Amino acid sequence: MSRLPKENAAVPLAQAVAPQRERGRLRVAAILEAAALVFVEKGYDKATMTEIAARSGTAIGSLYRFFPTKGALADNLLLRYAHSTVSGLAELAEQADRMTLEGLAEALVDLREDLLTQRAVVLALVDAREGSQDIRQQFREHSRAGMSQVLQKAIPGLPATRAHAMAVLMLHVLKGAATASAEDPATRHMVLAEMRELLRSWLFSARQAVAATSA
Amino acid sequence: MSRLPKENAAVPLAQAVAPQRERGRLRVAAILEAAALVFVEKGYDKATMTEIAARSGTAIGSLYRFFPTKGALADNLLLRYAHSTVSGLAELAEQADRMTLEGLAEALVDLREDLLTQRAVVLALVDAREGSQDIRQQFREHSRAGMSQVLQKAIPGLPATRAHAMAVLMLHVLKGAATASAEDPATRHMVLAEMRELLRSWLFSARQAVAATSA
Amino acid sequence: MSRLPKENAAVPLAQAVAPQRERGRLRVAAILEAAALVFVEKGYDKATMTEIAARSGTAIGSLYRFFPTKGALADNLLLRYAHSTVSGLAELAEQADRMTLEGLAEALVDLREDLLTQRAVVLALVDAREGSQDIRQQFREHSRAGMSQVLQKAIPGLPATRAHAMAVLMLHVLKGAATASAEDPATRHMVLAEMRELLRSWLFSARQAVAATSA
Amino acid sequence: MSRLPKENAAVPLAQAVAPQRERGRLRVAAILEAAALVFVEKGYDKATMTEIAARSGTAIGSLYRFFPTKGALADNLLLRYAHSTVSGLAELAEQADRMTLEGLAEALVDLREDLLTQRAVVLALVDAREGSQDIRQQFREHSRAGMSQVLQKAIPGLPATRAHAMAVLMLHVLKGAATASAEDPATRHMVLAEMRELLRSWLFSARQAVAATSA
DNA sequence: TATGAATGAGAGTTCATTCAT
DNA sequence: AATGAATGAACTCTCATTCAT
Repeated sequence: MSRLPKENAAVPLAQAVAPQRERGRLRVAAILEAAALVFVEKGYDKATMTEIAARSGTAIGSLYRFFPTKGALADNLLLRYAHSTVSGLAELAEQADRMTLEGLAEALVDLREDLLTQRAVVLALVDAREGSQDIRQQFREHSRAGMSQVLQKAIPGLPATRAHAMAVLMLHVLKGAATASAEDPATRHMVLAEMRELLRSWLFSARQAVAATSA
Repeated sequence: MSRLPKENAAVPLAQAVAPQRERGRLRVAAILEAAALVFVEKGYDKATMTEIAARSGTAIGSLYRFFPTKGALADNLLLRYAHSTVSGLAELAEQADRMTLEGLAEALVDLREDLLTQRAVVLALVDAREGSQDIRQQFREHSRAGMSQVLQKAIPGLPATRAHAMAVLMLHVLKGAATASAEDPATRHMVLAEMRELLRSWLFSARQAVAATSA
Repeated sequence: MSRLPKENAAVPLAQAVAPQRERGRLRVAAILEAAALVFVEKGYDKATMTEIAARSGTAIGSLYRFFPTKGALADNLLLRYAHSTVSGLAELAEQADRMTLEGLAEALVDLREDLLTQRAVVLALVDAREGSQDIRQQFREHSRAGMSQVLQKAIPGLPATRAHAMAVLMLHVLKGAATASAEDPATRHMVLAEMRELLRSWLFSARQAVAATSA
Repeated sequence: MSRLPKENAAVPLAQAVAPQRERGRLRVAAILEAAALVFVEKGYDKATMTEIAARSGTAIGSLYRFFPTKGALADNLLLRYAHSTVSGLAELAEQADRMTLEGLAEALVDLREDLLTQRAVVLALVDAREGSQDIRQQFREHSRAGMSQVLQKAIPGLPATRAHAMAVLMLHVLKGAATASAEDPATRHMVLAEMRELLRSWLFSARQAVAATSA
């Protein structure tokens, strides 16, 4: 039988079997951990299912029991990150109206730092062409929506369209926080400081623009 | 300002034979053009030497005569982009002290737009782990040096260390201009406008900081 | 009547490369021969591309250069058989009006015996679900059309619809000639004799029915 | 006439555990039913034990308790069919001396039609090379013996050797009745009618030959 | 006893690279 | 020098079968 990979189609989490026993749950966790490492080290295409299986102490057949394709495994990883990103943003949105813009700039950079390990795997996966395009689309949209919320809370009166454009760009800028981790510690520290400054000045400028318009 | 090597001969790693005759030069150009297209369409890993050969009307054996490995071909492409990026930045540096910061923000975004086609191939290649790490390292360093120059010219008195940190972050932000091209036209337009605003407020803030320090 | 392609070159199948050099043509011949043996011995599903490659002294990659999938290889084999079957039937149709029915019965059984080696591979392939359904469909239709021609020539006045039904059944009966080759020699000889007798009496009966109708 | 073993216990090869309790017998029946469906739909090689287990509502481990290998499951199915075929032929043999040859031709075609569902699974299994060769051998021999009986009853004086040759060929011809079911209804109807005519003329011809010899 | 998670050999297929012509 | 046929290691994925629970 020919071996072309299947498509995940509509299933949000193409998952062969949801593990029902404790043992299975541990195995899935081990697989995801190993997969994240391998995807980060090698990149999506160069990562092999064989290595992921070996590193997680799983037989290749068992790996495929839980994740029917390489793309499904990547999707799953992405989805998990998406969840924590989106809830992180939601939390931030709740507090945003009580924060200074300096505090918000700080919090945004920190948010990314918190998610750094997972972020690295996302960088390795978001641009891969395999797996479900839907998952990546969803991930992007949820992140943008969450970030828009934060911005509109932090800058009352900010028009939705501008909030959206800012969110798109903001998410891109914050990606730099993950990228920065590849730098030497001194550079990294300075870049992160610079990022806070960038965000601060940008947010202030946006607030002034809103104030000028409403006056 | 240090320069990138003009000729491949100067690059110490797996490197293409420099074609001596006109015919060879045309062939190399055709290969590079095809390779750029294929790398962009498929990504580095999924791109095949066979397809690059076919699309450039070259026999696979001839392709390997000019570029001994796939990685070397990618390196070469990266090097060419690096060259045009660096010279673009050098040009900008010359004019930077006569520009307003608004003008500079505009010019930076435009610079990236000019290089967009080539930029796309860079995006496809910089994260690929194949080929020479040195080439990527060089590419990054030269870009950063060039950008630092621009910033120090535009903001007299800007300390070198901060210029470097800003350059690192600036280059990352500008990458968003290429990424934005994947968005729908309306979003893309707004994001680019937002990017100009971001750069403007950031540059002004940096200038004020310099002024405050020197006062 | 539409014709089967005469030459493999014209075959509309997924074929990676039509070999242009003598060496390539020999290799293709070796592959087809080995493939026929393996398909016959193991059946389509159990036959492996690896074994076909090994038995034909071909590297697996080279095998795939000529036949891009296992199904394509099977299709090609089927098509070659189809060609010889159809031309065998066409020849017979030309002579059928000058033959006695006994002679025709004999000739039909012999036709199958002539094609026996190839026939065996057809038996292994026609029922396989892989490969192009179209090829098998074509093969069946062309065989039936050819056999109908023979019958209408041999029994003038035979209605087309009955000729078709007889052709379908006739082809099935003749398949027994190939199946019979698996028997021990004594049985095989008797079965083939019996087959001639069956065909003779059936053809006579059909001729009488035609005569009775036209009277 | 020799009989096929009634119980699996008598079969000397890899064989299922004979379930002792009612519950087990139901389970085995469910498995065999599901297996027949899957073998027919997918073919022997493509059928999976997992799917058979799932469709019969059996755990894969339990399936293997009753049938130790896939081949054993197939053998068992074949054996059951053999049993009903042989008893059908035995019944026919009892009545054969009181039937006209037309009636017999009709009855033979009908016999196959009656067994059609089971026949389909036989077609899927007899050519599979897995499982016990002995089982298939037995199946063939019992069928041939039964058919010989029928023919010798229907045509008194028919020599045993010719009866055997006719039986072999007859069984092959009748296989066409199952194959015909894949055709469109109109074709199928005509092919079956033709098959009756073929059998009729063949049987008559055989009877005449016997009469001529004995005279 | 019954279950289904686990196993791993092996299948089809790809493609960077080599080398005979 | 130019060509493209040849190579084979490595990859994704399947499934008959086993065995711990």
